[in-house]
Amino acid sequence: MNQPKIRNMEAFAAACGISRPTISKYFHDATSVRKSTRERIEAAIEEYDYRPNIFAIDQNRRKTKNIGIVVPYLADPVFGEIARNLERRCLEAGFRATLLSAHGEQELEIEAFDRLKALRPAGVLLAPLGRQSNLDALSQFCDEVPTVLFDRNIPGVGQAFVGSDNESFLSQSTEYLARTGEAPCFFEMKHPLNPNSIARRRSYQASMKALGLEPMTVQIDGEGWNLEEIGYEGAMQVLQNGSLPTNTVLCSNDRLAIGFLAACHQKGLRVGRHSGCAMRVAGHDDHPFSRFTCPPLTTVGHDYDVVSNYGVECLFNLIEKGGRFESRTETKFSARLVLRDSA
Amino acid sequence: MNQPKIRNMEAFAAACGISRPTISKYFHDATSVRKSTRERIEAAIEEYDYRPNIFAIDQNRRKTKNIGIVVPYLADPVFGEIARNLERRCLEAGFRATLLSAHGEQELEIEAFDRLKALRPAGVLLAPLGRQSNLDALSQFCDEVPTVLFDRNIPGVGQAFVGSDNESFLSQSTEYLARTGEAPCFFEMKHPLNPNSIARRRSYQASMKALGLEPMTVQIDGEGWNLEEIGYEGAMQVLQNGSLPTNTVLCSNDRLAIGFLAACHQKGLRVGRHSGCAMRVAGHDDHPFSRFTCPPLTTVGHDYDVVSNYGVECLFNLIEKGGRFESRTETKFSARLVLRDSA
DNA sequence: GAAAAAACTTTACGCGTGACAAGATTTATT
DNA sequence: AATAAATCTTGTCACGCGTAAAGTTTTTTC
Repeated sequence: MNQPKIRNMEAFAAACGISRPTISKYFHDATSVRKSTRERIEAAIEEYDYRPNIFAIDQNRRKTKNIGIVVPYLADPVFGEIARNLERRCLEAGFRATLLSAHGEQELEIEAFDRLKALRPAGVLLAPLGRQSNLDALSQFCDEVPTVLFDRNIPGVGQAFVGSDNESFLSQSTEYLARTGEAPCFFEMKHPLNPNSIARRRSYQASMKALGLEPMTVQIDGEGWNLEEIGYEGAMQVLQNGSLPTNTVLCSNDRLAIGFLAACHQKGLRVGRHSGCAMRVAGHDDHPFSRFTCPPLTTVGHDYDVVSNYGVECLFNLIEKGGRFESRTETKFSARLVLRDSA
Repeated sequence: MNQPKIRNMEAFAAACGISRPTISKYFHDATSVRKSTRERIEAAIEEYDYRPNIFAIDQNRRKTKNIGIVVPYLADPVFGEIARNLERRCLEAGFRATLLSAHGEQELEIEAFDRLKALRPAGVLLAPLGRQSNLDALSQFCDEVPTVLFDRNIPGVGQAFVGSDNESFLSQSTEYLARTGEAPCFFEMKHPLNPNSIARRRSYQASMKALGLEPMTVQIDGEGWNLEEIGYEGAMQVLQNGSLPTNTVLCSNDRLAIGFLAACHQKGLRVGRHSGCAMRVAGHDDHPFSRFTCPPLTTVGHDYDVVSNYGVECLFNLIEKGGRFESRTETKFSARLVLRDSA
């Protein structure tokens, strides 16, 4: 342990009394060297606490053991949770994960692309910004690096897409709400950043029409990623001026719904599906905290575990096939209604 | 734009008609080359869309422009938000930030250390796991890389510490609650992972004694990072068996408090500081969502912006001084009571 | 217009590793 | 024990860039 510090593989090889290429082979695949050699190397690792420089390794390897993960906004708990799941899966599969966030900015997403190109990853799991993405940079990146898109689809970009079936989400929630009370209006941002939002609005409208009902959308102002605040402010406005067409509100996502709940509380409106409640509020995504809102939020989502697992598997397939699929596939996981007290 | 792809600086230099060392100089400092040269290079960058490989750059530079940020658990919104702020500051200062999460696991924290060593960062902002950290690996890392600890202090480790003054936090909240109603009990995990928790408990006890009151702590079971759930389950238990010694609960942190609020709602207990409320609940940290709980959470915190700004400044100082301070400083930001409706 | 200064080019080496080929040594097979 | 097979060593090049020294060209200065 207290040996002089080893600076590189050459010095480590000398300290082992084994040649550098053999050491290199060992680190690439420990079973590729003779057992006695392996034991000598492992003893020396213990003694000198040496580990190869990860970035130097990747610079020259044909196939790296790196996977890039890019999310649009890491401070959003939904992406925090998804990213954590994805990273864990990658590690379990013997890959190293590099997590990058665009922080909601086009420039930073492009930066992330550059970084990943330099890292030469075996593959990338990418949730693009969407409307804010630079499409040229995005599609060029996907041409150079084997990429699976997730969460947010951009048609034709990437080798595959894995995400949510917005239609299933919306038909489940719309139908449930319409069946158990007043038909819901759809509460969303006027200019949503998330491509799913638009699909969700359309699906809501289609679901309502299929039920023989007239769609009612409530579109609120606001820009950026402070969705709870945007939801809160928007809700305060519509509650104040009484422009809500129904007592049942279906929010485009859970973060808006959390803001809506806060506004209802502020206004003294009791939310819930039980008697004595003035309103029903539901969301989408099954946000990590939606279990702990007051009342707990009725929402629609899918198991993070299952979806991240599938996304990672899809990427591993892609990597095995050399980075190209014959045709682009879109896998959309359908919804599971999560019935809680809010609606 | 549609030129043949440039693979490296050599090829780019050839395409420019300028020597590689000059190109290298340009990327290191654009003003270090003649104006006419700069323009030629910039025109070529436009044309070929070339950018140097970030990792190859750092491998050999004396001083890199890299800053490492390590957090214990990125899916925790508090750390998500802090990390976002820190990254932004680093970028503004012309550095590149590399964000790593230990995901609550000792092994992954050690992995993060290895990665950062390989990256040869100019400096590192590190929020250690705390109880779960491997102290040997941690202090060895801090010896090798200029490091500023933040959020969680480990005495003697790192060149400086920047974080919260837990005593100020607790004295403010305890005093306020005692003054405006029943004295608070302190609600916390029996075996908290966060070093701040222990300091907070002590400060609570000291504050109560200073007020001539007997401290009352409620310690709940639970392991891991699902703090809302742990808080919820713990609250359900104490509410069920009536073991709460007072109607005012001061939670060790906001995430536990969010769980507590959910339990109160479940039990039909109205929370707030107004008449007609059965309980008061307060937290600590000013969690990004504490504004949107029902009722909005009274808590104690400091401006994320101010603290991250100071932490980054501190690290820049350290970098300028060559990576060593003469003596280790501990900067603790004092609290600001955030009065909302819950207490 | 000559001298001085600045900017550039050429050449060469370094960083820490992967990869490959040729030969030497060890182990397994018969 | 002889042979084949597996494993290892030695040597060399590659990756994409930083850096330094020495020589050349361009620009500035007076």
